[in-house]
Amino acid sequence: MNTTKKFTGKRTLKYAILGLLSRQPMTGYDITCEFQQAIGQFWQAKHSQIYPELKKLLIENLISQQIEMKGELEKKCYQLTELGKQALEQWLCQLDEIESEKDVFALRLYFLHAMPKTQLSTLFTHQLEQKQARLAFLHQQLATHFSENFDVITLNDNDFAHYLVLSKAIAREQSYYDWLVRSWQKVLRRQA
Amino acid sequence: MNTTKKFTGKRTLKYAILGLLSRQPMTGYDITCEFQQAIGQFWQAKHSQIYPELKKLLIENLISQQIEMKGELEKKCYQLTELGKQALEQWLCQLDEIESEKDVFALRLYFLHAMPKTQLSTLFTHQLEQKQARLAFLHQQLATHFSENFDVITLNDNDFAHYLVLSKAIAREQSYYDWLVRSWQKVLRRQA
DNA sequence: ATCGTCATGTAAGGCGTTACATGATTTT
DNA sequence: AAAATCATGTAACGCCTTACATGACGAT
Repeated sequence: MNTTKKFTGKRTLKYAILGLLSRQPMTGYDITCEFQQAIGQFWQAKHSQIYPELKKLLIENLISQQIEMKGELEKKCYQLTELGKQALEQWLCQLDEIESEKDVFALRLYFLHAMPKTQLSTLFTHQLEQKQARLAFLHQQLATHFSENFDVITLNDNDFAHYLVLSKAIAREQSYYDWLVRSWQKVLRRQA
Repeated sequence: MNTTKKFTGKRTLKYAILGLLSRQPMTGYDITCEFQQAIGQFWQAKHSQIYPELKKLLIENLISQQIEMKGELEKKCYQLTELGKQALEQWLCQLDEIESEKDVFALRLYFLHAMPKTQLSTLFTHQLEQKQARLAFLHQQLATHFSENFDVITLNDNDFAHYLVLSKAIAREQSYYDWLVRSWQKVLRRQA
């Protein structure tokens, strides 16, 4: 009898959920909302993926459920078990392999030989606008969550982590934006 | 009778393959190799995904097949049809929506409150080494494909596109590396 | 002869999105 | 009263990775 599985995925969503629950007990709905907040800059999931995953985690005994009734409306609040805490900690200690980046704009640009030349301007303009909007949003997030002259070293773990990932998102978008500007200038000089 | 599909994916691989074939006819194996080269910085696919996709593109009449025999070994060489050319051009003109980024290291870092504090050093060191190696590789690519004092505006479309995506990859990795250094310094100051 | 590369495929299973479904509570 | 948000789920389908499979050609 052979019960070994051929391979196992990385199950990143599993650990993202465990990580969120390690901060505080939450419902599936709360978790869904979190993926639209800070953490969403680096991982995303829809509720249709989250609810089944929570059921799996229950079966694996990594989380426990607690049903609250608010009138007729039922809220299923989840929290980490001791086993779940251990699983998370073990995952947090794993070293990352090189990750693969996917960027459809860069892909399109790579095929610019087949692109109608008049289209390049539209593509770049659109991309520049998008990145600008994203940067504005991220800076606003920074302003909302951190006071004018805050001191990084005095922040608690959660705020410090929040600051780190926010500053990473900003660095990423700014670098993208700068490259767009430089590249667009080169395209213009080349077409002149 | 209802034959409409509920939704259709973005089929990015489809267009990546059409884009590659727009440069020159290629085999599935050649395409597989391309995804480990320049284009691989922004899109990847394994041969197990490529061969079935090529069959689909044949059925869609976007590519045509030409079997060459090299002794007993058969090579299936694919090229764009007129329809395929049009499909590619239409895709190249599409505007991108905001893309979602996934970054497991940032995710782990976001949960640093649950991390054994001694582990942070290991994680950062590993990540710094990885990014450094990637940067070295990309700079070497740049040196290999472009001469010391090359002029961007004189490059042909293919080389220009190659330069743009290479410079984007470098900007991305450099920005990541710089953020890692800044963050690691903050972690150290905070723990001191 | 053995090893690496060239060359092509299929199968199984996990991951992720869109759509389908339902109903309560709160805000306007 | 209507609309937005809270709250939970399932179904269908496409995407992607790992593993399974096979065999020829070229170099050492």
